[in-house]
Amino acid sequence: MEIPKTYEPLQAEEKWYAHWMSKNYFHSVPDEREAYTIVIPPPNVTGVLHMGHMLNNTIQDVLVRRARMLGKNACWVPGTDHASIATEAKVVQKLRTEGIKKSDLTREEFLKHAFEWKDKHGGIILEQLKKLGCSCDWERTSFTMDPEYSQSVLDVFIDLYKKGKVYRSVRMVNWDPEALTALSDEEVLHKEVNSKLFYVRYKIAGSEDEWLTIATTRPETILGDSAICINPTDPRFNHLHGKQAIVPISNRVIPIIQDEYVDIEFGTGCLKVTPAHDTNDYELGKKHNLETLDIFNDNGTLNELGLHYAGMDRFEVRKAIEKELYDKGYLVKTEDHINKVGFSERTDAVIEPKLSLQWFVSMKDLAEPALENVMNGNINFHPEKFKNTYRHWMENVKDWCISRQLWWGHQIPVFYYGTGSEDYVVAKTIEEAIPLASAKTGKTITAADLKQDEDVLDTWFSSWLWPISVFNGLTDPENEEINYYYPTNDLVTAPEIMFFWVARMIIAGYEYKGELPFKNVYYTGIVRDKLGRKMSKSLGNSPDPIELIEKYGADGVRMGILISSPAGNDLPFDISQCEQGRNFTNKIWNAFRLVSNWEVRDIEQPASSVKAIEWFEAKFNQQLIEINESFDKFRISEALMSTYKLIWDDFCSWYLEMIKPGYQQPIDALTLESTKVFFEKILKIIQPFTPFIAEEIWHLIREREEGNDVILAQWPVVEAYNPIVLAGFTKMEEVITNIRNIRKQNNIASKIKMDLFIKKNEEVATDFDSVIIKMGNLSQLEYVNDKLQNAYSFMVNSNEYFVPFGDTIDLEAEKEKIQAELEYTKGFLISVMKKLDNEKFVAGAPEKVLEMERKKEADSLQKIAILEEKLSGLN
RNA sequence: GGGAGAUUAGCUCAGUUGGUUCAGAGCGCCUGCCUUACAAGCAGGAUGUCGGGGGUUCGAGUCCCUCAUUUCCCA
Repeated sequence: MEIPKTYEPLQAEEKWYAHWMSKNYFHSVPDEREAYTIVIPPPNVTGVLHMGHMLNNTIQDVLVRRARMLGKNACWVPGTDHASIATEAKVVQKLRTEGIKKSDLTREEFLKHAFEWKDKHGGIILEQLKKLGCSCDWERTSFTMDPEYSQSVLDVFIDLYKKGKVYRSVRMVNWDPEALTALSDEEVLHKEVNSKLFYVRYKIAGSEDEWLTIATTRPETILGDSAICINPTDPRFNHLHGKQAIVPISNRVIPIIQDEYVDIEFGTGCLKVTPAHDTNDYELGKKHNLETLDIFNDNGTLNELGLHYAGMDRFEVRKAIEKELYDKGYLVKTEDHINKVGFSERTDAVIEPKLSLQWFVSMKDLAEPALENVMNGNINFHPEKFKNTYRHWMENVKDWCISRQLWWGHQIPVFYYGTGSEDYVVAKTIEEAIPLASAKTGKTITAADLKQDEDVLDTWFSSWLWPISVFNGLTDPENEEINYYYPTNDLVTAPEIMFFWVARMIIAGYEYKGELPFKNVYYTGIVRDKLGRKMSKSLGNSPDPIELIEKYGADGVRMGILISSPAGNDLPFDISQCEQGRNFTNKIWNAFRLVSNWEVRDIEQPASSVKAIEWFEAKFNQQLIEINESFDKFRISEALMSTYKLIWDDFCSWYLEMIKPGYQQPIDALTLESTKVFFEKILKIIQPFTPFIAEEIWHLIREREEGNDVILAQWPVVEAYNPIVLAGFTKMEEVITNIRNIRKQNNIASKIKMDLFIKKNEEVATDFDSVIIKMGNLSQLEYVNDKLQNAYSFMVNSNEYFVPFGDTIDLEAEKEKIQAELEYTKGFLISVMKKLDNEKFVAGAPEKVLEMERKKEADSLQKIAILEEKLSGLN
């Protein structure tokens, strides 16, 4: 059979993914084995795969595939998030292109469109994950708006309400005037912008011509001013105590109050207070009992309190009012100013602080066990440094605004029967609400009297239940699956959503299962481009993952993205990493090609092959220990690097070269069989990283019975190995490298056989001699008692090796080389002797260290003597 | 403004309790090879004031102080 020289991944990938699926290998049902569970961080239902997903899901797949091989019942639950704001924004935009306005639709009509959109675009991303090779249990695919899931979300809302943890309150919220919704603090991005600082003067009430000047970045909010505030310790304004000021344009009279909140240094030291439109001012207003004047409509235009500006947009008003203030002599001056402004993460609109009735979750008590169990290590963070950030946040946790003025999501299960602040009941359905409302009011309430809250719940209010609700752990708390799979094992996610999601899942875990939701959290980094920018669709700097897979193969891309991404570190992604990954798969492919082309003959096993097998067995076990340790510490990229080097350097460059028969020569059966066994072990340990090529070669290298697939193979068990063999190999390697150097420096082709003479100055193991002869392409290897004249020489330990000069020899170059080595050794000796001459060192250092230094001294003295002798021999 | 990190080779990063597994890895770079598994390859090679300064110690990438640069989170 002709095997192609280059590995062609696409066909193999399609074939094996279909095979695994048809065998139902990814599906898990509870059994007597230990469970290993990962729940996917659910991507937005209408999203497409980006590089961050690639990183994240590759890591999860590696963990799951390895767990499966370790004999665990591995279950990776996939699914999607309804992503209320993002999805609704997309649907609104799509409808707009069709000339439909959301405001013209009823809730039901809009949701119909939204579900159509979801059905059309939903799940694309899951199909893409299949291309990447993700071994998710697709039968368990969940969606945060699945009927049963939605029940859980509503149940939790009602439960927390009953516990007094959900409350309704007037709060300053982040209002997105474009999406017409309140946003959580986390959905607001603060950016520095160039703006202006306006100095505006207010007349002191009752005075002839006395003024005070304030500085503001938002002159349009003057119409909502309730007070002027000064710092009581500011001597400049002592005379203003107890007086009043007149607001320009509206001519309202407002008090001048004092509060230490005012920064004396900033602006003029006089602050205008607008409680309805600034968070800090709101707090001041509450403290000083100020009037709250809301001058904005929900869409960011001014209302009737804006007087003649009513109906104009806030930014238009800013320009117009500047002119009016100037014209009327109120504007003292303007200055350029840089300040931070909040923007909506979703719509990029400037956030308007707005007073509004919202639903909140009281977080302080809920956060306690979540903080404690991360700090005490019941839940581990990888890397650990994120514990600090987590602690800081949890210790200062603020209440969570969970209502969103949207339609796409879980409608808040609250029914109002009046306009009073307490005229509502909390119930799952209107049927359940009727008796509750009747009881609360003492009147007969009918469905017609009730109106459900228009808002939906924050997306995170559903995804915080993810590890529980994918197993229906709330609607059916004692079901077999939740008991078997929960707590889950590992969570792989981005540090950016530590608070949105991770912290809240931990909170929900303790609140609803009395237990942690997962044992380990692996934080991935952010995938960045070469310039250090975050890869994003809007910047257009992100490669299309599917195109990458088509070009480099899924295995190659998986490797490329993992090779330099330690936990918690950003991943500067470069296409060349995928090339490296592809090259690696090709390397394995060619190793297979070599092995598969040998012809077995009944011949004696060469001594060098016996040695090679003995060595690789030891080497494999030594490396396997390292790889296992890296996995246990969640150092995935280090595990990959160790695997990579074991295969490329140890297996291909050394082992295969050591046992390789000459051109068109046959191989003995023992060596071939050992090699195949090694190859199979290698396929097993790369299976988590590069599952497709592993499966492909697994089936090519040997006939397999139906169902014998590497994906289910047992992870190799570490066996005892002989460290002496490894030490012997290292010496041999040094000898070979020296021989190759002599060849290279003297232009001696590797085809030409050479002689090697060894003068033993200390006992040396000879068991690798057969390998030295083969790898060095020697005609003979001989031990001698005397130095050889007219020979290239090198030393390994204190033994001297000689290769006789051929026809041409550059004596001067050879001398220079020895001279350089001599100088270095002398320098080294001096540094060692300095230490030994230092009385303090000799007195203070432990015996072990001293011994080492003395040995160094003796060794270098001997080496110097040999080198000097060598040098004089050349003259 | 508050908090948490980071700074080691051209790039991306390892470096555990201070001491030969301490100055490392991969990529890149340089040199020579189309040697019948692989040029997506083979063999060899170079590269560092371990961000600056100070301190503790017989001994400091490693511990302490300080400055600088920088990233992220929160206001």
